[in-house]
Amino acid sequence: MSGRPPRTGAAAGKTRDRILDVSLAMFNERGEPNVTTNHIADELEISPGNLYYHFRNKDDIVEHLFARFEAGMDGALTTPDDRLPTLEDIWLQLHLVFEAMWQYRFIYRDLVDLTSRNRKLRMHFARILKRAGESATAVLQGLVRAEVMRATRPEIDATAQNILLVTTFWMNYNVVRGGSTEKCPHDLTQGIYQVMMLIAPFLRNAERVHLHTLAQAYVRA
Amino acid sequence: MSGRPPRTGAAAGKTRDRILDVSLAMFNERGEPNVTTNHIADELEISPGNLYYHFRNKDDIVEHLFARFEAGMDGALTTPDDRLPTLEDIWLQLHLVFEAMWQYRFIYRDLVDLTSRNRKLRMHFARILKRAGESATAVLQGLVRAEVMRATRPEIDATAQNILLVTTFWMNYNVVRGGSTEKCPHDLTQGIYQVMMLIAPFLRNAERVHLHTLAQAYVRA
DNA sequence: GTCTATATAGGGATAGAC
DNA sequence: GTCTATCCCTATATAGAC
Repeated sequence: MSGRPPRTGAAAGKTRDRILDVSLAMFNERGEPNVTTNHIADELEISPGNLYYHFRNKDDIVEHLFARFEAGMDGALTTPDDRLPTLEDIWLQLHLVFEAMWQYRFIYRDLVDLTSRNRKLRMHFARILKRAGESATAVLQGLVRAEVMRATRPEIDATAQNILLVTTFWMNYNVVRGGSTEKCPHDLTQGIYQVMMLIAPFLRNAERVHLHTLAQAYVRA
Repeated sequence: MSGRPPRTGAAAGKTRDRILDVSLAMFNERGEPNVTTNHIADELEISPGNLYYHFRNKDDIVEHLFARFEAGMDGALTTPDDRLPTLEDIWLQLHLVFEAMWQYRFIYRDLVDLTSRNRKLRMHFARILKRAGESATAVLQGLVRAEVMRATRPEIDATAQNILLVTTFWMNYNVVRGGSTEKCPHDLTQGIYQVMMLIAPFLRNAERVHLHTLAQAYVRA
């Protein structure tokens, strides 16, 4: 009847999931380096010992959260079908990607330190970047094939890289430039806008106008 | 005759400077969060107590290094004269900026955490970003005035933002994508290339070809 | 200016009772 | 599954002798 795992006690899986959820919230809010296992236990009103019953160590928690994130990102990066992409498709996909990143934004906040300290995270993040790069390149090539834009191969490659870079670090940039810390979907929307502006100059005139009109509706910079 | 401060002993200022130099080297190599005051003292073969004679705390060291960095960056951001910029001017200025950043790359490695924890750093970094933004916008407008490129005001604004973002986070991006960790001037050159590629699509045909030719000579992606 | 010694605090992690 | 108690270690920072 219940959705709980069968082989375990009454509240089995419950505490474990609560630890992950609360850890995620606290990591996102204060930054992973500034949240200790004791903080997490305090917030959950459980003992530190209990926390260590469910997870070997702090990195274990981080890795499980990362796995969740990776799954979400894989979903967001999946190109649904084989028809040529439109600008609206790209806008939507970027929205999915930014949303996935936002949910696990602690990963991006301290990305270099996190991936430097933990080999597993490093490998998995590299894998995500690789997939994202392939996706970006494919989309740009699709736009060229659809004759929506014109670009040479080197231009596509450089632009794909810049799309990854701007996407990966938009949230950090927004913080250090003094953007609001709150979710404020506007901040993400502006990130999407910045990415679209990487593509805009390659568009044919009609589509470029179309995009700028689209953009003005969504963004007030 | 000597450049030493007059009121102090023989080696005055010497240890202090050595602390700054060694701290910088260690921060750059391992990341500031992973270098303790004890590590620094060990490396210098002085006592921790001695270190704390020269600096109130670790943040004090970081702030002094940041001040050095800010001075260097101010220099790199200074536009020499009032004539309209050429593509070569931009290439050169980007080189100066990237070099200044590279020397103090620890700041960029953990930028969000650093600026979140320390109000002073946050304010000063915001100031640098502001100056850089003004410089980028001015240069783009200069290119338009020189009729080297064509762009609307919104295009210039978005591109200026993307220039800041790519410049600020290029080194981080290069690390997480698995780029070499060594100085390897090639890595910085590729960052400069990525920034130039933000401008390229706005250039008129002749200049765009010129830039791509220029770029091919410098970069092997 | 430099050292030794030490205070203080906190984080990560475990043992063993319940 | 959970708690209490605790250990170990490391980091920052200070006091006081030299």
